[in-house]
Amino acid sequence: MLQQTTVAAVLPRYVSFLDRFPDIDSLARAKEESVLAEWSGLGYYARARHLSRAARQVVREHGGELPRDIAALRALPGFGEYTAAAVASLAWDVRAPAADANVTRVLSRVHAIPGTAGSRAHRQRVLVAATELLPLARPGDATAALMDLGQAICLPRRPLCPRCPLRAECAGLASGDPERYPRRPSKPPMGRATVAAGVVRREGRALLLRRAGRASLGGLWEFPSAQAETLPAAKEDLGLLLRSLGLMLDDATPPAPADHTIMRRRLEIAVFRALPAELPIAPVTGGGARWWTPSELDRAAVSTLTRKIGRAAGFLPVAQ
DNA sequence: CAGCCGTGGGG
DNA sequence: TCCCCAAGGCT
Repeated sequence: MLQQTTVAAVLPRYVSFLDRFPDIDSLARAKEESVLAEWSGLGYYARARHLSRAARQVVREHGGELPRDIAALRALPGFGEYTAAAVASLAWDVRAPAADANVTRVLSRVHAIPGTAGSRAHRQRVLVAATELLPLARPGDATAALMDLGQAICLPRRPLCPRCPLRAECAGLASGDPERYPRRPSKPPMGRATVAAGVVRREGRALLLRRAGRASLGGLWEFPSAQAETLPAAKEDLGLLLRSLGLMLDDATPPAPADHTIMRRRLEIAVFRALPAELPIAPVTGGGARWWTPSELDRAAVSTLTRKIGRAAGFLPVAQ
């Protein structure tokens, strides 16, 4: 959960996740969709799919016990170089260097490591520095301390150097401008797009479709929707999708607006009502479509975008 | 290596 | 309002 997600965002979800899946066996037995439902709203949903697969692999290959060596951890879905080292170090007290964004920032500054964070050369120098720093006794505590130092003191901007225990030996501070370490890769500018979503209701339920497997947002339920650069284009695509479902867009009712930012795209959302094109309504069959009550949908595997659409349509309550 | 994946909080 | 950033990994 903590991959690219802050402790504050994770903490309440971590508690409820462990309440729902208290151990690896219960996680391994659960359907992937149940794990995604518990993950709903946390983002980066591939992490939940990986976690589901990883639990099953641990049961199958390691007797239900998380392995203690780096190589076996690294072989689990969702365990990259960092996470394997972090788990080995923090959980098993293995002397493995784990350089997350915080540790990378701290060590980049302490050693004034040039170059862009994430490049192979830079990453290698950070790992060497981390390895040199790890003590033989309780290396996990040192890993945790480095992370905490980066999270609380060695901030990305305006670091609290006067309060830093490493200030006397920090080359970045000595250089006069610790903030320039590490150099961050440039990011593409924010884009914009429009989403047209169709909400069709029947007997108190609404129709949602499920995306397939590994795709983006795979395994999550969504209202029928289409994304395009302009509203007319998105609306046109939505109309085609609805027609294939035996539905039609209701043009008499003005669309409800919403907005959402997903990665580097700002989305303007227009939520249309949809109606059956012929009576009786074509029963939507297959595992990819289902009619949901509001309370069912509230506990379902859906993204925040889907929740916003449901609320804009008046189908889901506007929440706490 | 580049591109992509979600979301919420903070400046 | 807008950008930055976060206990990264996969393709």
